[in-house]
Amino acid sequence: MPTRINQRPTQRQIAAQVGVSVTTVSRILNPDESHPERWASPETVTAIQQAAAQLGYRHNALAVSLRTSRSQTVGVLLPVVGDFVTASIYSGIDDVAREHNMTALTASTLDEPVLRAERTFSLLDHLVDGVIFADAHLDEDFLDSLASQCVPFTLVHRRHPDHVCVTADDVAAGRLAAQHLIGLGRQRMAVISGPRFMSTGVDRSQGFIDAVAEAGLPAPTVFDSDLNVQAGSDAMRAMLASPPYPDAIFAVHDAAALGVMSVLRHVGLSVPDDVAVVGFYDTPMSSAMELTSISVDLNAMGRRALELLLARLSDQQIESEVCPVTLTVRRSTDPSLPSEAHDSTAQPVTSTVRRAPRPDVSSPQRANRAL
Amino acid sequence: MPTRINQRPTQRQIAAQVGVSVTTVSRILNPDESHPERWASPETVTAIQQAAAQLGYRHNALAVSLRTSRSQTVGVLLPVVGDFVTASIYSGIDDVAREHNMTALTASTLDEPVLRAERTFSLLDHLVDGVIFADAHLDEDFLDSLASQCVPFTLVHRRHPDHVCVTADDVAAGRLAAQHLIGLGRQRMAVISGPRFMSTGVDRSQGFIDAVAEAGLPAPTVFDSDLNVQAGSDAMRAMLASPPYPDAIFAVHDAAALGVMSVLRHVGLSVPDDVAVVGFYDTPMSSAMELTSISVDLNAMGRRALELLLARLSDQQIESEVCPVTLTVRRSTDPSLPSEAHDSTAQPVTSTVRRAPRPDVSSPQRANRAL
DNA sequence: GTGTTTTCCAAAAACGATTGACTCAATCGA
DNA sequence: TCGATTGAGTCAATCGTTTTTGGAAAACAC
Repeated sequence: MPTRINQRPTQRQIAAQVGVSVTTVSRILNPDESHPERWASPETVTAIQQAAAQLGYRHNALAVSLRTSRSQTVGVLLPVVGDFVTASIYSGIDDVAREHNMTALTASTLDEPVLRAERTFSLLDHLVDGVIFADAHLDEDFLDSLASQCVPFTLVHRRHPDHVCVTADDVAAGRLAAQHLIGLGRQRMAVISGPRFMSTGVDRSQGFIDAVAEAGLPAPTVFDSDLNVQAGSDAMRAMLASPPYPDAIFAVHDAAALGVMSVLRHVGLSVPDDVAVVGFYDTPMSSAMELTSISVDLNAMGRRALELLLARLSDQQIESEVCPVTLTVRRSTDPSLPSEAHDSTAQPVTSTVRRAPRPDVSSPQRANRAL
Repeated sequence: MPTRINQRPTQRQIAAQVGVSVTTVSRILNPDESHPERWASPETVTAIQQAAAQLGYRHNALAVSLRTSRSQTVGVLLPVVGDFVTASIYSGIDDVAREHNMTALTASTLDEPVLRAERTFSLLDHLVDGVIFADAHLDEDFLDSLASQCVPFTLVHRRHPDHVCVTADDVAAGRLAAQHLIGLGRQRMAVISGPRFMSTGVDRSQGFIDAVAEAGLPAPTVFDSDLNVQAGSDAMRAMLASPPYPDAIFAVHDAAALGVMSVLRHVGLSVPDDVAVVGFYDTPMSSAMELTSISVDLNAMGRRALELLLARLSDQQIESEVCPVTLTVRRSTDPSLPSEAHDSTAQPVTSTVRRAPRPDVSSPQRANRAL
């Protein structure tokens, strides 16, 4: 019993079967030949196509790439795989890749520089046509060195001062959160941000801080955290340990916001009466937890990142882009809203003209079957 | 300014610089040559190595694969990317891949057969050495056709009756959940399962149903759902709409369990006094929500799936494996437990001899960091 | 009948590496 | 001293395509 997959038919086999040269086979089977009929008679064309179909021929992507030095492949560097945010971005990238008959190869870097470098080089070894980084660090110079080697790439989600990127309007998002809380009469703000190397947290905090300052309120306390549930809980516990605790918290990631809410609930403090909470990304979890959250179309950001990269690959000039953000108000800041668990019509408030589409609540519900 | 990345140094360049043939360069630079010294004098060896380092030489993975017809690459088919479950499995696969100097290419199939086929063939076009499917459907025959073409593959997470797979002990897990709830005196059970083609939901439900029947209790109501938050909410609302509602619910995915809990909270029912809830996977979210949950070492499952595949590739006989599951009791079933938000020491109860390691809350959890 | 264009196709050189089979010394064994 | 071994490499074929060049035969122009 043969184990290897090496029995793939080749153009040579088709050529032998039809009685033409591989040259002709290649020309006919090559989809982007401008003039398929220009190279063979109609009979030859159909003969080749039939033989190809009968043998189950498929291009050998490796051989094609080697010959053309274009792999129709892009690399995507993600900080983690499995996160709602990176997954949404990736799905946008993947959509565009498919539209262009390309493949998106991913690798996760865990935000560790050595792993990122290793992974990037591994992708380049596979001759990816370009790379998208979703894990840029504000202060790194790895990207500069890549740029100097003429590796085409774009950034997405997290920006770097010197390179083209597609980001959310993070500063505006921070302001939006602050203005919302200020409008509710909150006075003592806190921000749960991320590590300092992430532009997302830094920019959102900055926007928030600016808006609070402009309102003449005391400067918010800022926590740099790892932006997960545990980190949110830890931060909230720290705040409770040193009163007075804030009456409004802006977490730059829903996960941290959930950690915050979970702690508040257990010490018997009311959300939003005692503490209002605003999160980020509007994850499915946050609507279940009725968390007010800011969202951005991550899928669209991914799309744009690859579209820009492709433009760059066809030698066009490209520039950074900023995507609008939306605030969706729920009961974690406004108790007067109806409970979403029964009636999911929260009101989106947009920083721009766009309105966020609401998730479809009337999803197909499978049979209520008893076994 | 040149845009393409085609300036990669080749062995030919090194050969020219050192003054030897590419053959010699290849022999020296090839790590797995049995006798590196057998082919060149020490001076030549160092000369070649220096030249390689100086030029920044890296193997052209495509050329190597084409020649050797071994790509050192495996394909991983995931139902979705971005889910906690698939991400954990993938990370295990990726770890093993790295240990073996291989690359794991992923593709998501959204559980759609056509997309799965398309993606699989695309991976095969890149001459992956083997494939791991994390998205098997119980009833599909696609896998059979692949097997008949001698494509080496293994399954993980979801099983298929005819192929080698690494799964959780799903039946035991269902029993474990049932026994726990029965032990708490619950009488009216419900199960929120997944689509019928997923072995995970089917097996877990079956184990649960069996244990309930053995205890002489009425058969549980079973909901086939999409296993997300919304589906959990929908199911719970449906149950409330047709009394009597159950006093214990087993959801085969934490997300659905959270949907359930969110609805219960909003109608003023107490968890666990009115309804006990057990989830699955013990996601970070579930510990924040104090959800009793069953877990399995998804990372280890991923590891084993690739290890088995590699064994298969070296022509060893391989067999399916089942991984033990663990029940972690929290306040969603047992109100007497201390609140985890302050003191995170939940008690694991294992279906086998193993005890699940508790997440280390004091150390920085790199892997779980979000954006 | 001759020149020109079209139609249809093939030869052969790449792409960057690997590998079995050689070669050509120098050294060794007895 | 003669054959055998070892050391240090090279040659050339090959993996499966693409692409440049070229060219025979047929069709057409005049």
